[in-house]
Amino acid sequence: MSTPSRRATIAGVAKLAGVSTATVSRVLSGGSAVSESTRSRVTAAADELNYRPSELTRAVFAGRSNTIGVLLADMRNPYYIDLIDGVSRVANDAGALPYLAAGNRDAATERRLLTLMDSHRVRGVVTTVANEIEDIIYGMAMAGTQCVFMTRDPSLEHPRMHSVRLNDLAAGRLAWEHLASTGRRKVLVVQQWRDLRTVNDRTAGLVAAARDDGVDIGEDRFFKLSAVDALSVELAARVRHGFESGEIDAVFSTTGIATFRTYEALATTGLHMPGDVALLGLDDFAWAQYLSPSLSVITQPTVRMGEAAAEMILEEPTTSQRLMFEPSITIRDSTTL
Amino acid sequence: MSTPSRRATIAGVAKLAGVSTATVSRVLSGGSAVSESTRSRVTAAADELNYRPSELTRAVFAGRSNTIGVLLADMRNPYYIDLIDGVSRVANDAGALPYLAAGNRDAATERRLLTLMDSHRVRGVVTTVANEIEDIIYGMAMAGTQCVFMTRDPSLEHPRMHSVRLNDLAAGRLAWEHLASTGRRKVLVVQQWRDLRTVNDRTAGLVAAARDDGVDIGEDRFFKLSAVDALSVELAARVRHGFESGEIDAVFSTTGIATFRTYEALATTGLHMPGDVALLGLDDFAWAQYLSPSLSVITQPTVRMGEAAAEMILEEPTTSQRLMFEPSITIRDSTTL
DNA sequence: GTGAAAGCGCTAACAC
DNA sequence: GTGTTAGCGCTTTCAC
Repeated sequence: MSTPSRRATIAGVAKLAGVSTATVSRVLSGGSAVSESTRSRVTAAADELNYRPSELTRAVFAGRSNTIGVLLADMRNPYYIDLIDGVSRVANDAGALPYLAAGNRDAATERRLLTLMDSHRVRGVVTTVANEIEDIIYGMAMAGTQCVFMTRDPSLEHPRMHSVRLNDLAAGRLAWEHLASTGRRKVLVVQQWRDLRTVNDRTAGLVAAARDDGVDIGEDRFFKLSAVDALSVELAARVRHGFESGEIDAVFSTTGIATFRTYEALATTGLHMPGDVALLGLDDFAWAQYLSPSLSVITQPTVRMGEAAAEMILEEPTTSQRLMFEPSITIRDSTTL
Repeated sequence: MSTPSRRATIAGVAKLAGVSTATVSRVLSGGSAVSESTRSRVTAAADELNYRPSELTRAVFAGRSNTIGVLLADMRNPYYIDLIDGVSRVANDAGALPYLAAGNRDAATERRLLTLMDSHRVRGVVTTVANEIEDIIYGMAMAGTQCVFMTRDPSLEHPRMHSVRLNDLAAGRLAWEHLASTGRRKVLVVQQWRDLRTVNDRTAGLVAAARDDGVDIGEDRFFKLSAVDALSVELAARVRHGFESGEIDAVFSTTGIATFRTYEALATTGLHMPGDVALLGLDDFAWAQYLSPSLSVITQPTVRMGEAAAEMILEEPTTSQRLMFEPSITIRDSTTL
């Protein structure tokens, strides 16, 4: 064992400065009344010992730590990166530190991670998963933790359970309006393998907007991917058949992952985008403009949403907050040419 | 203020179970000798109160928290995502939780974040930045924190300072060998705006391999991007001019960001890839295969490297570790057709 | 097998 | 202004 050279404690600093620990605490934490000479002696001693007050002990005392837990579904999605970028910006500015964890779409893992975060007494959690773990989150809210859902509103009522999310219905409407404006009417909606509130709402928005235009988009126009890493062959076959029978002239993929799979599938069909079939995806990313064809997407202000979630937690609201952001659209070649 | 319903403490559980706090601690932490009847009464009481032991207090006692700090240069790079994916996988499996922070290439911010992590008594840190903050890291290592550099070896010797990194020289060599095998000899090397060890080594590797083939790649063949969000016009002009004068037939971009900027620049020149100029980048990403042309890249096993870094920290080595990973190559259309 | 008591490193009354 | 004292919630000797 290599000399784990002990760390300086407040007692050491106090001793070196010739004062009590209380005085050291006063100098370093609050700006309480301390004489200038004592203050300088204390700071000098602290510097000399390279003293760094333990946030742990402070947190024990405060009853909670200055940290924010972020629970993601997975890490394979640029959307999530922007989200934690937003969260960590705000957190860092407030001297807080975010924890990051991914549940990989397994409820047991998600519970374990949330419990772990709770054990670390996080001030708040922001989560993109919510399906089978709302009871845990409710328990954390009860105990004093601010909880923010990113994908839907909480279904349980609690003054510390909030949401920051996209107007998914509007996203679906926006998708229809754009596709319709380019003359499309026969839209295939590609959905994630799981039943997700976001996906359902985006689909519903498109269906509603279509109905307003007198077009009926039925369930036979929904295609559900079979798994996160589903081969795209089924989807490719579906689109090809739909195109050949004149049943499909556009595809709306409702999530970032679905968009990747769909693009992949369309690439293998040999169909021409947007000539044969138009593709409108969700969530923008840096390379989208250099694809061939470049990809049109519905966009959400993800970084802003992450910031909003973190701000919400740090502000410690005493009533349940609901914040909804509006989608926008970036039109490229996959829908117009 | 909405009733911040107090959290159960060990004392509460002890009271409800009719035992001492010591016994509760025994039941919940160690597997020390406790009678079966007491054990069940304690767990029942803990369940009923929804008791969750504070990792904070435990950490105070242990002198450090079961957490790992990850400091990134920024969050705009898929490379980093894979890295934290790897770290968090290993951390979670060990019941540890990673902190995430980005210094945004500002030394003062990086220091602040590292100090903050140190205040939270992380078991270890893994960092992709190292330039102006090695003194702080050294101080942390002295105090008992395991420190892992991801981009280069530590320049200060300490038994708790380690590295997990790519064989950058080999990456440069690999780049030359591939380009040379496709008949290219006149390579432009695109470098990041800052002087980075990784970039320098990758460049040096290519230069050395070229020399082995009797080709001289001088500094006039290096192009340094002016900033992270540098407009690509200068680079585009450089490449166009180089192509027209017959001075350039390939480009090797030495980082993920540089690759994006370079691709962007080449796209605006109207030059044909790889007919006019071949492009070989660094770090693969999901969409690379759907670009037009699809992008050839030198790849590093980033997730594996993140896992290795976390494992290193959790194993608490008593001597300085150096782990080097070998690059591989994914050949696509931007270099061969 | 179990409890009493000391203590991890810090903060916050309360005195003087 | 500054020191003394009593905790924050847990773990760990050391008795019994």
